[in-house]
Amino acid sequence: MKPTISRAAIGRLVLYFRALNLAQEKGMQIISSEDLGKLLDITPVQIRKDLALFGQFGMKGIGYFTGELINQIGNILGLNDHLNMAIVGVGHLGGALANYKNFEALGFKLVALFDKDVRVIGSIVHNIKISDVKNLKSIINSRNISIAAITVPVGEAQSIADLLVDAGVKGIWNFAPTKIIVPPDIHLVNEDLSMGLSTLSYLISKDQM
Amino acid sequence: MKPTISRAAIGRLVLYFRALNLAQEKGMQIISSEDLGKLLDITPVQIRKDLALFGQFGMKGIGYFTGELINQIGNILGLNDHLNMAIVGVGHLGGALANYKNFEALGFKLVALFDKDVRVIGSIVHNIKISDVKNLKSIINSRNISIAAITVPVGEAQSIADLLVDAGVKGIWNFAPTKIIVPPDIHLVNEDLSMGLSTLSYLISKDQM
DNA sequence: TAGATTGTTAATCGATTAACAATC
DNA sequence: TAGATTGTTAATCGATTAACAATC
Repeated sequence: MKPTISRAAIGRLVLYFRALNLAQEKGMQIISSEDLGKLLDITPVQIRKDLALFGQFGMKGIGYFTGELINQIGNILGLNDHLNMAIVGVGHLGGALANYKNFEALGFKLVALFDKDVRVIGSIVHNIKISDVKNLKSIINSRNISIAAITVPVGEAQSIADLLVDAGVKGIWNFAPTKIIVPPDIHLVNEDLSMGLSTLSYLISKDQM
Repeated sequence: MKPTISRAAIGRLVLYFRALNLAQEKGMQIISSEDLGKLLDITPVQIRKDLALFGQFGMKGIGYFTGELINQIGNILGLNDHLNMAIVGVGHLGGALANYKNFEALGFKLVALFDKDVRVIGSIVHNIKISDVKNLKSIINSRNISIAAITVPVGEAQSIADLLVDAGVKGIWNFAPTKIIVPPDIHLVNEDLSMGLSTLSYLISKDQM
């Protein structure tokens, strides 16, 4: 019976992937869980346990071959599939995401931008022409898009999610600070920027007591 | 002996705070953990347990007085202190954060923007003039800034963090996808956008197996 | 009073850490 | 072989869920 994988563990795999790429660029062909842990402030046991959830990737007494482990983690995370993504809502946040370099480094490919505002439809952001949200379904299909980020105001988030689901996306990355409902076979990740900021506020105010 | 509070619990308090404000706007003066849970897809027990970490805020047999609970959670999270914040690095992401409306709704006040690029220093974003990062320390002090967001490239994040710590900020909100090191009395929250996206990728690729 | 709902104690579940055998 | 390091089993820790007494 295979153990269920927590989102926390998946999040750490992303950290490993990034650190391993840096290590490889520096010429490290072999890396131990000890070394990797030092780069990330994560215990070596935690790292080995996380990897063990998916298989045996290391050499006892030696460590991990950097390039091979990068490839393995890339496979686990699906990064080697180079999924196509879209952004719906090209306001400040959507525009910033469109220009975010780090996604490309992970293998994602931004291939569509949508908005409903006629003043921005047709303009080019990061080499991509902004499309009318009315054409969402046909473009999601023709460009084979499996992931969409929602960066529209709270009031519009659910209806955009419905459109995306109907168009056939597999995963929704929701930046609107509101609960959205999707069918059980559609994956949803909520990115709530207010949480991190409020956590800081809490920690600071606690100090002063 | 008071129990230690997890970041997950703090994150949920933010959700409660937001949902309660919406409920209040709709005229609900009293709300039960059952009702609140339905709004957020969180079990009523989880909600009561989270609140119980900080005190007794409800009325048995009745529920919670919406306005009072908003105030109590605001106090716990320090939102009622209306902390001043700064953003260092006014690129795409920093600029988007500067324009992000939801922070104000939580009580935070953006009072400074910093960059090192002479081409943007002096220009106005969201009514705030961008300052030279060279003047960071004096401005952090004069404007009583306790929280700073780091939205600079990976290679500059640590040196900016050092500057901020030296200037006396209490909390750092790091968007650069790299480990930064701060003294133990400075609070650090890492906001790693790649994690959410990679989690979606993982979930989708897992389906296809 | 009866019904509703909180707050708390106990039970369960899941994730992290410790210990160590396997082996390069 | 001796030293190093992985992968796994057992122990611990923490968070969530269940059960229920308290009380409005």
